[in-house]
Amino acid sequence: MKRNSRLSLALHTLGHMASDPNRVRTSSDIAEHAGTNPVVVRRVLGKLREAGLLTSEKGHAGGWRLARQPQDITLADVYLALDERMVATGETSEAPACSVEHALHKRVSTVLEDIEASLVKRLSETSISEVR
Amino acid sequence: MKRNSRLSLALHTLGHMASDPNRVRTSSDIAEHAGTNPVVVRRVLGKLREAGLLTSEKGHAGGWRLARQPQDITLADVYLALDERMVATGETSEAPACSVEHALHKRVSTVLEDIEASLVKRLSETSISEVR
DNA sequence: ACAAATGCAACTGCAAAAGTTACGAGCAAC
DNA sequence: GTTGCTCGTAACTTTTGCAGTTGCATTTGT
Repeated sequence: MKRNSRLSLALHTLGHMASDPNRVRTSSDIAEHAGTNPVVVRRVLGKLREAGLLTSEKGHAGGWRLARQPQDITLADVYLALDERMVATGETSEAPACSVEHALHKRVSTVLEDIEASLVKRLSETSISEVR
Repeated sequence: MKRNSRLSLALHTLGHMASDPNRVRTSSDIAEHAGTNPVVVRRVLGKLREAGLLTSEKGHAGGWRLARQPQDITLADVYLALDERMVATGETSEAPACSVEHALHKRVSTVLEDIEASLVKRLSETSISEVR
């Protein structure tokens, strides 16, 4: 698959679900449509379930369903649910040690956090019911 | 090393160079300070040279030097020189095939391009002489 | 009971990036 | 002009993250 594959898969799947919210879909169906694998689908959609965007049911007639109305799920909800920030400050967790590095990190982090926030804001302006 | 390592290495190095522009530095010196390897340093700084931010000289007293005044080199110059966009649309190059995927990609790409542009704009407001 | 589905853990395979080694070419000092 | 230090570059190895895969327990409807 390509880069940003989890986000692509998640958005793509929810886009389809938005156009027919009552239909229950299995991981296999979704995987086949997306050209991937049921386990990968469950991993990604599992994150969305944790975030309250989807529900899943085990057993014979089980599968995945939207947990809310399509117009109440935004692209930002999906993006945040996967918590893989595109604009990330690297999150060093290493002591800067060097003063130049410290100043740099501070300055760059500020910019990146602003950018990240505006990305989320932009994504929150579109719901998954608007992307078909 | 950590993630975004090339950009970190580049900015860190240029930050130091900005505070003493006349000093010539070797790849080994830089690598030692940054906790990495001379070849990696040359690979990264080579990109900056191609972009006209640095000059290098071979031979006995050779090494790296800023090609311009520190206040004329912005964080955006460095970011763009490495052409590794943080906010990337995935650049699928695959035919979308599915209409939902197509609509999604179009919408998301627009947002990401805007965000990328505003990131560059923000980075261009700070020069490497301001980060120490 | 059985079939169909998720949940989850463990493993493999692959690709991108860092790291490493090696060697050629240029330049200064002696 | 020989020597020593530097960049430039290619080739290889190592590391790492993620998709993909397999296997099995659990749940649920028929």
